[in-house]
Amino acid sequence: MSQSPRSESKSAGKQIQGPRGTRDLYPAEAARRRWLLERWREVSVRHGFEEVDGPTFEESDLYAVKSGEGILGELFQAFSGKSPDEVEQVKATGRGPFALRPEFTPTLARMYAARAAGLPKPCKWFMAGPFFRAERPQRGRLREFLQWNCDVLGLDIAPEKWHAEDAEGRAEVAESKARTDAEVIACCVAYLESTGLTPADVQVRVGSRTVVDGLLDDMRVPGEKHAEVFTLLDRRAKLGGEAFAEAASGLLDVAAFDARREGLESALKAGGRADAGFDSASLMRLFASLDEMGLLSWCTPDLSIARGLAYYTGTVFEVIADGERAVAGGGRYDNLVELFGGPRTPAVGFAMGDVVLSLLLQDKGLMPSDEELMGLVGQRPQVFVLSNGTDEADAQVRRVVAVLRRGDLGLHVRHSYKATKNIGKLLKEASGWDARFAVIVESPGEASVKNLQTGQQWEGRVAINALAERLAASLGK
RNA sequence: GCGAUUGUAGCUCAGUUGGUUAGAGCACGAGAUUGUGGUUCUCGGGGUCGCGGGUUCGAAUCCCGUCAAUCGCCCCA
Repeated sequence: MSQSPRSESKSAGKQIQGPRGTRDLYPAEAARRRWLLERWREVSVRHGFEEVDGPTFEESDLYAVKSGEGILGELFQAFSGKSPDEVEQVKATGRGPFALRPEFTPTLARMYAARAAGLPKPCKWFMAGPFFRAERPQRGRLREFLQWNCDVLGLDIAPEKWHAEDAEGRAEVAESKARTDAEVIACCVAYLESTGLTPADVQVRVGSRTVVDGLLDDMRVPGEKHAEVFTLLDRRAKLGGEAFAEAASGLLDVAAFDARREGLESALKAGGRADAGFDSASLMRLFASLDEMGLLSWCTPDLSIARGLAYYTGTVFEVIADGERAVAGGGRYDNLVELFGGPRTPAVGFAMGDVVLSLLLQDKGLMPSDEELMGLVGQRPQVFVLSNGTDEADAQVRRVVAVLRRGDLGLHVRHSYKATKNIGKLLKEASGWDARFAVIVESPGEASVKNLQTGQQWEGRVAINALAERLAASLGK
């Protein structure tokens, strides 16, 4: 030991914080994450989706193919560092051969394309897991977050009809797409509803790229200007009326556009059974389907929903709540599977992130308390074992704990690590853990049992070799 | 990537124009209490004042840089 322990500990004990935009999950937060994931999973399964997952990092090219321009700049780059070529590439281009996944859809399309022939038609898949974006964190947005994805690949009609060209066949396809879109939206709404949210809290804003394209065509806006108009419409609320009108002048007759847009939106709000005078049939059918499923109160037509992703081809939707960013978003991507070398497969899906969702549930008072969460995810102890303080009973505590934990009944059992023999303190600890029962070891063969919820102690004593069974019965196992 | 605000114990925060050894509540540990619960009391552990540099006899306090968080812009899969 030289005389510089201080400088040694300076480097050795240097505290490193978690990276920007990430979260450390202590028990309460871990319980919250598990609860979210389990609820997502439960709703997905109930709606007939099968769970899948992919790697958390992919080859960068996967995202370059068709994710949209903005995405590349916000990829977390990754490389193995094992090959000199790789290192050179990173130095030269600033891009790694891999990227942490920023979204799931490309992976999904890749996975489906690889095995399309053997998969059910339609194929309903969901997943929930971590995703990464190298963005600047702010309210509702972190660099690592959880996302729930639900997708339907294919349609509910025979695959040979998916790309019919005759009028009758096209109508059949359109009907099928509307049903499938509605099915996906229904799953999303079912989750929202299960958390206690209501249509007054959140709305699914539904639009369609093809319908807006049709409307713009009808108004003789040249095709190459459509993208510009989309962006403008998307930002309309942010820009404000005047700035929007100014930006749109020369591109679009705003008054005429609004008149037709409003006409269509009110027809849709009524259940999609009217004629808008241009090709709005897909949205009409979708809203008719939503109406059939009793979801109309959750949905609002909104032709300004554009979504940033380049791969959306038709229906697009977002779940919007006041004062927060979009809670979820999705849409139809009919040519993405083909792009990854699979058969032409219409598809639709959505994703929901945990960050905005958590904020929203907290805002609305719908997020369970930490204590409730521990219970909801099964972290609440069933039994807390203590001794009556005699040496003889003390020596049995760990054995009793082991017996109760073992075997078919396998109870969740804890005991104190404190030195005290004060029964009051130990019971206090038991209730601190929110345990259901306290078992007080009285002698090597017997114990008393107290129900910590009711405060009632069982009459008489229970033989230790009968404890597991009696406790399990009381716990309803 | 840009701008604004903030950063003191595990948490929430005090800390007076720069002045001895940086405080409280909660939480944690021990006891009061060798047999019965979220109460009370006592004692205790715990802080490189985000980090680094500068000004000064002296810095938690003033200045610069940096990291992080929050809010907004850009962007939004």
